[in-house]
Amino acid sequence: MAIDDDRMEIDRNAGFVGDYLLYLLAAASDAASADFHAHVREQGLRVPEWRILACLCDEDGQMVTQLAQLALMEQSHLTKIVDQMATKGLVKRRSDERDRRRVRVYLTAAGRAIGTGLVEKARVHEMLIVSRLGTTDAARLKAVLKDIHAICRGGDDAASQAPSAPAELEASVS
Amino acid sequence: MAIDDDRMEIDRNAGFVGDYLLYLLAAASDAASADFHAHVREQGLRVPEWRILACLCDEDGQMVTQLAQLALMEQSHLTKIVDQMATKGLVKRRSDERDRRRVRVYLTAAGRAIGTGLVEKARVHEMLIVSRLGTTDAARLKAVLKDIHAICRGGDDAASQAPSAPAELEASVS
DNA sequence: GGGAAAAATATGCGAATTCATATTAATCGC
DNA sequence: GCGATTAATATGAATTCGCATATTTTTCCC
Repeated sequence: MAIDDDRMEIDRNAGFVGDYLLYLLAAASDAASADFHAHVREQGLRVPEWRILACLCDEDGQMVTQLAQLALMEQSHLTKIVDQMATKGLVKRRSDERDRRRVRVYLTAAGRAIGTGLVEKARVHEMLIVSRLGTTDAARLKAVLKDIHAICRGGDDAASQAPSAPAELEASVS
Repeated sequence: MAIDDDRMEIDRNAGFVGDYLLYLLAAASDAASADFHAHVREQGLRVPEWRILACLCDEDGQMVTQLAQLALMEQSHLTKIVDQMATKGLVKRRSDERDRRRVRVYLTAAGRAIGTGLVEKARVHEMLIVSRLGTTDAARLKAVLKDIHAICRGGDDAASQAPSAPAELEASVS
């Protein structure tokens, strides 16, 4: 009956996909990141490089494997990106003193400069989204996203790490 | 001071990244999907193929470009995956009668069978996460994720589609 | 303390993904 | 109706990405 046959947008509220949590997460992540990722690329960086810089700005000298986990990519892939970033002069490797299997990745001065600059822009960009979303909704969202991460990523630290949302407001909205 | 130097997990609550919305979205999406995506691959499908099947189960005979948008991938990539799926006998192409530039993708019987089967499993898997999250939190989460999608993905249908959050505070940031 | 098992990273290769562009069809202006 | 512009999809080359595995160092156990 409804003529969705032509160039109309798909009705995202009908059907399975439009209300499927995993899809909504992926779609929201994509949509929310698109703008900033475009900005990152305009700066001559690729998204994985930005992620690595951001993670290193938080804590410099991380191990390759940890860094890969944190930056949401595979270890072997991270190794290769770190190669390129080292070539570009954004980071440098140094093997750990105590355990020489480990390789730690450090920011160079240039890498830190670019990284902190982008982090600042990311903060601004995030604030834009948060304000459009409503600060309370945004805060709740972040808490739930952390819960999902804790729940789904091995139940290891789920109980201890996520005291934020679960207890918070069990009866506010509808 | 804190000895996170060794094999301790990175403290996700310290630093920028651990509370950055875009990161939390990506990390939650990855973590939540990991299980089910592994299941999909065990069934001999890749994730993009599963996404296409799911989208076609919702609405069969979609255009290539629309389908790519919905399935969160590039058009040229979708074209290639549809090629492979057609070879596997999961879908078939047919060019649109009225506009022969358009190519519509239809499920075969086999494709529909596999698709509906996976959708059922996805429903079960989703329910597992939702129950661990709390149904009210999950419902709120879905609403906010839809808002984000509407807000960030061009303001096209943001006003009409998202009556839940956006009206809240229109005058906070610049 | 010495050899087996495990941990951390790197490497090679094949598949996936993207980018630019070609190709085909429809629409618009005149 | 005809050429120019736009839309929809396909194609090819270049890159990225992921899996399996090699390599190096450490730990474990006897």
